[in-house]
Amino acid sequence: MSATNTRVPFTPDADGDCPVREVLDRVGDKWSVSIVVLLGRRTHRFTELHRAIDGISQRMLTLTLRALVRDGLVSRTAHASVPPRVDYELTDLGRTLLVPLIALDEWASTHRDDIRAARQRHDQDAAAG
Amino acid sequence: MSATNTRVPFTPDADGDCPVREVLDRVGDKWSVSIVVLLGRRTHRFTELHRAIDGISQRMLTLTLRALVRDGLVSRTAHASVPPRVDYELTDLGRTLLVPLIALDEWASTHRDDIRAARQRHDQDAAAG
DNA sequence: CGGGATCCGGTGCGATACTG
DNA sequence: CAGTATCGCACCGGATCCCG
Repeated sequence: MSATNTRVPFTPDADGDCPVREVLDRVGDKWSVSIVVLLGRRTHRFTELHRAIDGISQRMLTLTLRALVRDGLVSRTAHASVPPRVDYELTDLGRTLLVPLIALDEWASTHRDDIRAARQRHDQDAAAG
Repeated sequence: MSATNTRVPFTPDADGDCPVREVLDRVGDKWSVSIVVLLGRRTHRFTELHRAIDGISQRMLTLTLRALVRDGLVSRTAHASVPPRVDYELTDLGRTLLVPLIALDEWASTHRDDIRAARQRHDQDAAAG
């Protein structure tokens, strides 16, 4: 796609908003990605997600899910039963996000060692002065 | 995309580290993306970046550049001249990151209206309810 | 010009306790 | 089970001043 050279990504549009920022504000925060990927595999309940995502607090799970639902990436289905049951799953929109997310993951996996090596090199240089 | 079902992205490896997290910690913060994209177009000096990126403070530019250099995504070249001149440019590694970043940007551009619509729908429902 | 050091306010986020 | 409400701190990030 030669448009890469003509169009400037990540640039604010006429409204003064940058479309990537809206996405990265969601993707960038610590937990959204984990949730989206987990839901990409199957529907999860609240406590299932809580257990599956190591280290997340119940508060952050609530807030992150709420934001994902608001953005139309995740759907929330509450069943009126006792005990209550709430299912979270990806919307069609959420599923499309999975694609670039996995591309990013593959980049990360591929170059993880490069980054670590660069980091160690840099830190050693700093220590050596 | 049957790979989605077999490999599990974003999962901690044997070391207990999640490769995506290292990337997203860098990509996710407010300024790294802008810097990487700008440097993807050409080499920039410090003040050029400062002017080009609207709203960034000098402190954050310094800190973000330092982190990018540490991760081996950006190279820093100081010229011993008067007045001093420092050039920042993408490393080869940094240039490869540009690819998935642009993929994400295209997703954002494509679905920006969907997200906005979902958001407005959600907020109206909340106001009504 | 290209930063470093410091102060400081906002808020992200965890821990805890309570609710339907 | 699936949340809500409150407190408290850590840290992000902006503003300001200083230096080589």
